[in-house]
Amino acid sequence: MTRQRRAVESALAQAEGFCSAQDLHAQLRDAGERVGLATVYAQLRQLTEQGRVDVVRSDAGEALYRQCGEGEHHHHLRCRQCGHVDELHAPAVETWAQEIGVSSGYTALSHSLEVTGLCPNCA
Amino acid sequence: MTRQRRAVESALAQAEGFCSAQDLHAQLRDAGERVGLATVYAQLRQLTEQGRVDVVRSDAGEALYRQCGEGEHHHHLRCRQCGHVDELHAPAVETWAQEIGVSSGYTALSHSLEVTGLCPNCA
DNA sequence: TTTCTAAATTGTAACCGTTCTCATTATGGG
DNA sequence: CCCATAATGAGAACGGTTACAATTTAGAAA
Ligand SMILES: [Mn+2]
Ligand SMILES: [Mn+2]
Ligand SMILES: [Zn+2]
Ligand SMILES: [Zn+2]
Repeated sequence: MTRQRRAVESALAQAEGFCSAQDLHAQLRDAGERVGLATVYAQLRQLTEQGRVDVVRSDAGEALYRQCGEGEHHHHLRCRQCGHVDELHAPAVETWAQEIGVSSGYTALSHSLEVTGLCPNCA
Repeated sequence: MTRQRRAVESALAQAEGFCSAQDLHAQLRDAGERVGLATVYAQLRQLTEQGRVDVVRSDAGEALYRQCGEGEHHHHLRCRQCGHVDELHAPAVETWAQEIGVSSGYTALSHSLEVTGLCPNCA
């Protein structure tokens, strides 16, 4: 448990929606914390492996990270304009995805689902 | 309608699953067609704008393209091992995604959904 | 057919996010 | 404290993508 690790976790904690590794790095720099970009990436990889953060790919292909409430599986409702994210739970979709895969003979199933739109503020 | 345009479309047509821009470029080169990589990207951008191809992001962040049967909206069941892709139609998910967005005050809704697993051949 | 112009093509360089390298630094158990 | 071990981080390398400008081409007009 290093100073840098704490710094990255705290930066993630106070971030509103999803943000990129470089966003976090800049945020830390602005806050006076000196943390290497490589370290930010390393911490994010670890946190991701531990299931402590969600990762999504932006349309531009950039990885975006967000501290994740629970370790449990869920999906996102994201505003294309401001990046605001709500978490969704969708039991019906979970079972649908599972069944459709099984019925095609697939195993080791998983799935990803994201709903996007314009939030009330941005509409 | 140039020779290169025809070549890219034909390469896409005879590709089985999704493939990257660089895959297509290599495939064309092997087939004796001389087409610049920049042109392949340009054609794929156009085809995407026209809705003639699907684009998905690999976990590595690479863009993968596939000629799309219909212009209609659909989703994918993809094998993580061999890349094989089946197209899915899921009316129940469509309405669910729409309703969940509306109920949070969102507009201009869209969504993406992909189911992944190991296909019978790869299991 | 020949001419002409706007559009397409393409090699190359730049771009950008990410990963790698490895010398340096820090951690924490004994 | 000491030291083995792990983390850090500046910079280079990497890989996919895009920008650019020079060249070529398509296709319409003469
Ligand atoms: Mn989440
Ligand atoms: Mn498709
Ligand atoms: Zn918004
Ligand atoms: Zn397979």
